[in-house]
Amino acid sequence: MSSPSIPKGTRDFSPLEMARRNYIFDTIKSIFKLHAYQPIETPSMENLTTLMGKYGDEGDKLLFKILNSGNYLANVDNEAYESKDAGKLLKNISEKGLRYDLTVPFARYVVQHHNEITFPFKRYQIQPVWRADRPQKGRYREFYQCDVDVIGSNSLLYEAEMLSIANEIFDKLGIKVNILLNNRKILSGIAEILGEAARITDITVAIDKLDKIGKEGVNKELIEKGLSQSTIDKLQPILELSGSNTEKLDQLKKILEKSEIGLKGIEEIKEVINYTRILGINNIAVDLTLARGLNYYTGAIIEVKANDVQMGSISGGGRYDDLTGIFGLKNMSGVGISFGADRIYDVLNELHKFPDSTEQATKVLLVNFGKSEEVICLQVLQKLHRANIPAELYPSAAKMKKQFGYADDKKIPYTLIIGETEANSGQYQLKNMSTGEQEKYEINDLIKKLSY
RNA sequence: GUGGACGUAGCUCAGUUGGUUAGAGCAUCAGAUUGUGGUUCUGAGGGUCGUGGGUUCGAGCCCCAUCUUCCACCCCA
Repeated sequence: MSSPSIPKGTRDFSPLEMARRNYIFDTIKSIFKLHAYQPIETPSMENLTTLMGKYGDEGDKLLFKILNSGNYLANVDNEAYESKDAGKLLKNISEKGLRYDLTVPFARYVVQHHNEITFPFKRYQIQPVWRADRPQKGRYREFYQCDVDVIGSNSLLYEAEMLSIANEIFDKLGIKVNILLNNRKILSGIAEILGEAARITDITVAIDKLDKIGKEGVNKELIEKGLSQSTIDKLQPILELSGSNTEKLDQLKKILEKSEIGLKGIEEIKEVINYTRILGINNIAVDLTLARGLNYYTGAIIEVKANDVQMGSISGGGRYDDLTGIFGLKNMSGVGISFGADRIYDVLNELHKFPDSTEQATKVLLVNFGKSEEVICLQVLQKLHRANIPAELYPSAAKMKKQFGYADDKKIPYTLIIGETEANSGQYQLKNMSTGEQEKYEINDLIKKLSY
């Protein structure tokens, strides 16, 4: 056997990485809680019938499927097996899959438990998801999503709340972001005005790439998709919109004046912006090309990008009017946003924005001088623990150089020196490891000193 | 899923047209220092060169396969 390894696109997390990840999760959670969202969890695996067909054909391919237990070949269809038809064979050999995101399992949860739920239901969920994608930087096969959604209300106040949550989280983490906002109804309106309402997906996928491939690139792609030149000509004024949020929307309003749904979208987005203005959020940019792949969005579309780092979106979400409809529960409108913890980690790492305190596990290290001093040290240690101070005793009477080195490596801010003289006098020496200063403390003063 | 690049010590990398025993810096450990650390000096350990085959008298270097990581597309957090 060669050295052991882990599957492609998965990772181990060291103590330092865990400390940093927990800092991100704790920050996100604290804001979710402030806005009165409650946690739920769902299983890692779901029935394939729950997952399949919710993410498009591409998404189905990216689902990790789980082989049935026992002799999974016992019930295979001979014809499908002989013809190597993976699609048909799949139904026989696999009925479970790993969850691909948290939104679809949430929809399933709401349908299954709707009799016990009080609506509007505000929930958050922080769990890993799995995608059989080809890994790249910032792109993993197992990664965590932090979802916050509210379901059972179509109030635009909740769109504003999602934007506010995003704003607060990234503000607290110290990441400068641009929050992009669009509305699916506007995209529908655009397709309608172009006379190609049925091809909304092709059109939005193409214009979504505007900032990446430019106007010419978008037009080229639309031609390849089979749209006529006259249709593309009609689209140009929309690609060229510029100015402030309200200026863009006013221009667009004229273009879309014959599209009822388009005007509804503009009205919605204006109201949401109005709410965020009251909340004092000023980094929201209306981006009329923002589409995002997920076809279940019906209203607001939200995406967050970090300003100072080259990285895909670190957060995204939107309004979906009929997510639970697929599972038989109609008229359940929801809005939510998802935070990509792994990408946020990469951004913070690149910007060196992790606070030093996240690395600190131990507040004080008791220096070990030998068997007789250990007795006092253990008693002091216990008192510190009871006072809720993370403390540890060095395991052997090694040289002080070595013990101090250990404290330095673990970023322990204080060491406590209890040798023979300190033990006899009851005056322990507390050394500040960054300044090198030492002061004598009696046990109760020591606890007070280390308590904050 | 399609196309491409990389892989040498824990980390970052040298390694000539294929030629004896594969190197450096950082890190680790030990000593200089038996109650005071991050500096300095000295020394030590650590690699079947990602893995498996092939070509050759001889492979870290050439060929094939495979795995990983990275890049572009696709899609997305």
